[in-house]
Formats: sequence, structure tokens, C-alpha cells
Amino acid sequence: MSEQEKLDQARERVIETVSQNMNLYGIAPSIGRLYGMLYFKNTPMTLDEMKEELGMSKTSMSTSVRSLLELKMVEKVWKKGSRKDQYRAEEDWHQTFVDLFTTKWRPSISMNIGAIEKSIKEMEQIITEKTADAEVLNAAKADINKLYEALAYYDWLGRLVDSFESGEIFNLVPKEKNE
Amino acid sequence: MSEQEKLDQARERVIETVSQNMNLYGIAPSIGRLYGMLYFKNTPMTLDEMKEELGMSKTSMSTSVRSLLELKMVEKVWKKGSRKDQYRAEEDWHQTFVDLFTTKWRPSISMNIGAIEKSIKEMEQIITEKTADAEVLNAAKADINKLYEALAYYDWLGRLVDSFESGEIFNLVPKEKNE
DNA sequence: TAGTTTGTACAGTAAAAACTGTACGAACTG
DNA sequence: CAGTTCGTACAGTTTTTACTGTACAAACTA
Repeated sequence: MSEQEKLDQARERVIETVSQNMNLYGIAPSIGRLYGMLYFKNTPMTLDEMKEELGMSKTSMSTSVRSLLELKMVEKVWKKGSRKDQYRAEEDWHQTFVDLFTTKWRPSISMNIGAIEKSIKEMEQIITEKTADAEVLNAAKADINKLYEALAYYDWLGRLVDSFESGEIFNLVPKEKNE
Repeated sequence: MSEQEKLDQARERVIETVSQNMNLYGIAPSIGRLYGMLYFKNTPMTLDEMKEELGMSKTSMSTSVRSLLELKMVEKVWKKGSRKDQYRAEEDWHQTFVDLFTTKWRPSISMNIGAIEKSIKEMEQIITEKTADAEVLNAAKADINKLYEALAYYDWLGRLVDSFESGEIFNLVPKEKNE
């Protein structure tokens, strides 16, 4: 085996596990592989180069790159003399991590809080109307308690995401191991 | 619309959004719905009751419950007089959150670190052997630098998960909002 | 012991997601 | 202006994942 092949194989191993890891965050494996591949390139790539490298369609590259752009895991770079768009992988994984959760979690947190608040209101209405029979009334009361708990959780989660976004998290868990 | 229906509808809304939220963590929607449904029940359920409630097969309930058990999102409870297994939803979502990441992330972190360390070794070998040409050599050197960065990230991520597991995270981001 | 009931493995089917090829608008080139 | 090139929308196909029904082992019951 040539030295080049050895190097490729060593890269490949990392790309594969990183891709699996990203899959854990809801990123499709093929998108993960694309990111991994870009990560090792020291120069930005065009869609056609990616297509060539991964043996996939240009359409796939286009949509995959868009996903990665939305997650801020790649950025478009301008390169003079080329009409083609060029893309480079974001290399700071701490930042990537923070962006990922900010992007994906925050909208979900808002939605959950919204749904819960709405349902609490409706349940409180059931109680104040006093037309419901005892069984339904008790169920509503129990549900309201649960939903306040849930609300507290999502509030906490929102503050956790805040600490990611502000970088405060790195005070508690520093980037550099202190030995 | 009866009060009962109003209550069901309010529950349903929350179950649906919670389910979507769980989907974000790589949990299939139908499993999320099962969890949501269990969450609102104030008494443990059997597989047959779940099957009835969700209109799905018992096999699905069996496998879904197993997934939730692995994530520690439900627990099996013993109920005297019943031969059937009974399951109850874990209600502490802070705990659930912590368990989820501990369970899902830690193995992945180890795998990544393992793969990266192995690849670093192979790349260092390429360099020390001195048979590779200049181009390959430089590529190997660049890759090694990137991999040390990656290693630092996964180390950080491991320590983040530690802080979840130990509960230290709740010092930085307290459960109760301090007003 | 024979007869139930319960949970799950496994194979097959249905549903969803990923991927491709064609086609076309937009932006450039001469 | 006509002729290219580039990126992506969209429809169709392939692959993967989710779900079901059957069948069976284990645990119980009488």
C-alpha cells in the first residue's frame, strides 16, 4: 500500500466516525460524509469537485451543501477568477456545536412553550367554566401541574442554549483541559 | 365539543409538539408520541393498553417501549395481581435530558476519539518512515494538526457530558429561574 | 401436565427518506 | 444578442426505515 493510500485510509476512518456522530444530531450520513471530506481539504471546493470526489449527483451536492450552510457548518467563499461557488468547512467544532444547537433547538423550544401555554389556558378554562364533571376536572388539574413542570424544563433548556450561544458554557466546561 | 374532548385536544397538542421535539434528538415520531401519551397517564400502562390507545400493533409497542427503556424515559413497574408488564413515563425531564445525552453521546465520543487517535498514529508513522514524497508528507502533517484539534473538541464534549451526568451543569444553568 | 397468556424475533409489507436526471432560470461571455 | 455555464426545482426512482402479522419461547395457571 502506498503512503498516499495509507493517508487516505486514515482520513476515511475519521470521516466515517465523524459522519456517524453527526447522524446522532439528525444529520444524514451522506451529508456528514460530505462535511468530513470538506474538513480535510485545505482549499475550498466547488459542487462539481464534491460530486467528483464522492461519486454522487450534483443535485445532491447542492442540497447537502445548503443543509450544511444552514447549520453554519460550511461557508461560501469568494474566489477570484471562478464563476463557480466555492465552499469551505467550518473548522472550529466548538463553534459548530454551539451553532447547531442554537439553530435546531431554539425554534423547537419556542414551539413547545407556545403549545404548552396554549394548552394550559384551555385547561384552566375547563376548570373555571365549572360545567365539567369531577373526573374531567381532576384530570385537567393534574395535567396543568404536569404542564407547569414541562414549562419549567423548556425554560431551563432555553437558558442552557443561551449559555451555549453566549459562550458562558466555556466557563463551566473550559475548552482547554486544566491539568 | 365536550369538556372531555377539549381536554383531549389540549393534551394532543402538547403530545404532538413534544414528539416533534424528541424527533430532534433522533427519536422516531411514533416513539415520541407513545412517550407523550404515557406522560399524561397517571397510571402505568400495559402493552395492550398502549396498543389500544394508539391503534398500533403490539409488536410496535414492545419495540418502542424497549427503546424508551434504553433511554430511561420509561420504567417498568411491578403491579400486584397483573401478569402483564406495566410501564410508566419518567416525569423529570431534566433527568431525562441528562440520561439521553449520557446514553447516546458517550459511546459516540469514545468511538470518535478512538478513530482519531488511531489515524494520528498512522499519519505519524507515514512521517517517521520518510519514504513518502513531499506532497503526501505535508498533507499528513496538516491532517495531524486538524486531528489534534478534533481530539480537543471531543475531549471537551466528554467533559460537557460529565457535567450533565454529575449535575454540575445545574450550577451554571439552575433549574429554577432566579428572578 | 396440558392449556393459557405474555412478550418478542423474524420475515414480509408499507411508508418515508435519500438520491438522481431532466429541465430551466439566472448570470455570465463574446 | 445568442451561446454557455451554473445552481436548483421538481418528478421519478431507489434505498432505507417503520410497522405489522405470524409464530414461538417463557412464564404462569389449574
